[in-house]
Amino acid sequence: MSTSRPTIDTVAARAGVGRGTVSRVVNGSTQVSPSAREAVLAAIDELGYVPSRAARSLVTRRTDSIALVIPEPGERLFAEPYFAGIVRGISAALADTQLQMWLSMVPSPAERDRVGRYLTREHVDGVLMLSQHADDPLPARVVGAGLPIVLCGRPLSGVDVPYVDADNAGGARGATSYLKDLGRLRIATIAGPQDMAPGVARLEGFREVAGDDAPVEYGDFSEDSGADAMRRLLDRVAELDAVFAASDPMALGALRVLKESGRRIPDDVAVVGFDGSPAGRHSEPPLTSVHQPAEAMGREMTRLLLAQLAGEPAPSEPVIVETHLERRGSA
Amino acid sequence: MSTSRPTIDTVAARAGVGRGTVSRVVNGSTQVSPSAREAVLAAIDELGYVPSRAARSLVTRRTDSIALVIPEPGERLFAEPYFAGIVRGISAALADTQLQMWLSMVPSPAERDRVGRYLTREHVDGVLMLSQHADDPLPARVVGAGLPIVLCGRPLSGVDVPYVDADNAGGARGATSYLKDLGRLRIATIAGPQDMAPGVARLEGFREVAGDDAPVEYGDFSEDSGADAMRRLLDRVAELDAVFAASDPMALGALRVLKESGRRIPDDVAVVGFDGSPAGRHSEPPLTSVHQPAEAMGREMTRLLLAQLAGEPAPSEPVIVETHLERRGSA
DNA sequence: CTCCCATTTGGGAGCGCTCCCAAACTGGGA
DNA sequence: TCCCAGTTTGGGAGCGCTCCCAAATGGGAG
Repeated sequence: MSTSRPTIDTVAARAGVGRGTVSRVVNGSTQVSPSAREAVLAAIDELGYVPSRAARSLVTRRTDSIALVIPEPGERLFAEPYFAGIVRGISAALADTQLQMWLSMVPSPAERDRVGRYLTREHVDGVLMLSQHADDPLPARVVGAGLPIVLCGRPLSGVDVPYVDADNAGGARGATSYLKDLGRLRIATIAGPQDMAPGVARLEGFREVAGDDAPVEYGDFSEDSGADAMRRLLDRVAELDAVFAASDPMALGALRVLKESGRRIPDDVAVVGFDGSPAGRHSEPPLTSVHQPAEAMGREMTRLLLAQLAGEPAPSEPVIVETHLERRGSA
Repeated sequence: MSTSRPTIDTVAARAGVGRGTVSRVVNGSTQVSPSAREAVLAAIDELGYVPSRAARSLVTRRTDSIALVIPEPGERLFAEPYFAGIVRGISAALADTQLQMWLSMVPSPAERDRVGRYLTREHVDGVLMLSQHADDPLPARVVGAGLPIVLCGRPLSGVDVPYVDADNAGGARGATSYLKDLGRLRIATIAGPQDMAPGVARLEGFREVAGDDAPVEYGDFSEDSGADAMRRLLDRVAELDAVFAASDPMALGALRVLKESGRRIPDDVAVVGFDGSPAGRHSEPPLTSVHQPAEAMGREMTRLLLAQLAGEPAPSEPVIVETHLERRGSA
């Protein structure tokens, strides 16, 4: 019996006070006399008391945990440095709260239901969700369950959900303007999939600067798709001298094809990517790329969620964070 | 009152059975008549009942969750594809259990204590921990708290803790043999730090094949250290025609130095790295590298932990998973 | 010295579940 | 018909905590 972990009553007995006083000390109430507080803290220390999260949750009806949902196989996402940054930002913002973070991966649409079942009040107090596809029913389901949620990236479906996003259009505008300022005359883009918000926004930003009739080919953000798109551009566009790719992997694929075709980079063709991935640092030449302030995005997501948990209404306006161009050798 | 979430009693009343029967159905007991089970399932469905994790934990004394602890800023770790693989492996292995994964980053040694306090029975049932440094007190602390734990990578301190590791020595042997089979006569290695287990094991594997008097220079796994080591090797070793580097970044650094010195790769000097990082895919030439089966490692870690949670004793032998050589252009 | 109000304290009630025991069934054999 | 062993069922007890109310305490004013 003495081997079992101490409960709040054990502590109360040891400190010579009542259960209520221990609870007040543990929860930081000010309504406790200094002497009582001291006795309780000493007893906690001696006994190695750790409050039972389960018992507390049962009565407070809070779980003190939030879910971070990653609706992708994760293969691609994890490799992206901005993902690491987001997680770090979230983690840092949570560090001075009581909240724990659940990591929930949704490796396939079939698994969605399993994860969705966990996204309820009995399990978490709120939800953070990364890059979802257009048809993802999860955000709406979470909202329907009455759970606070914050997304990363603008949801393509019409759901009205608070979100944090990088200024995708602005970043694309900046990259394209930069190419223009370099004196490039024939600028093309390798756009991302148009059923994903960043794909749409980056193309939009590109067009605002390059014009609506600038050459466009589409990829799926992957390296191979970038290479394919680059081949199509080379076939189609004469005197091409600059390419803005909507992702770094696509830019790397493009780089490969351009070099294979004998172009010098950046002399013949300048290339700019999007994301600032580490692979881009080791390409030949290193990739110039639009950088997303990932850690700030993670922090902002958490801030928005914490505000909702504190009872504030869900913000109706998204938080948009600025991007910046990271110049390396390819442009 | 009807707005509050249904409890097990609500379900019992709706189904016309007792509380115990609902509990048996929810927990999959076979001792329930088909008609009762059907009625309960129908009631659960109609009411949208979700069992309270807190109430269940309170009585079972299990939390149905495990912690994944990442004792690093995460910057480097997240970028490594093997990290993504491990997480995916864990996630997949957890998918058909009731267990949830709590992600816990330890961005700095100062944060260790905060995380350590959470690693108790009241919070998690078990712990998975990635690449810890030599002086990391966390594993011992977790063991001391009587919590099951499984590490990824052999612990450097003497603690006797179950772990999963890649076959570092075998991978190094394979890489070195491969270079030998290519007909290379003068094979050197850039070894990792000898106060880290993978550094030691990879050097050991190299020596088993290349011999104890083969040239060795040491780095700290980083790119710059690899470049420096390569310079020292070039100074020291005449007619060098192959290098095995104990990490991909070091291999990339070596590649850079070799190219600067006018060597052709792989014609003059063949280079093999270790880890299969994405940056290695985009070097010139792409890096041949020893690949770790990360997803399998994640699965194995989870399997070992689940076995302990099921009451089996902690395994005294580590699980070692095989590596394989991924051939690209540099060797 | 008494009274009164503010501060501090103790502990009952109850959160929703699982465990377990005893009661209520069932059906086959005597 | 009754009995008995096995199966199925209901619900009391209790997990460890917070909430809250009422009681105890303290100190200043009258």
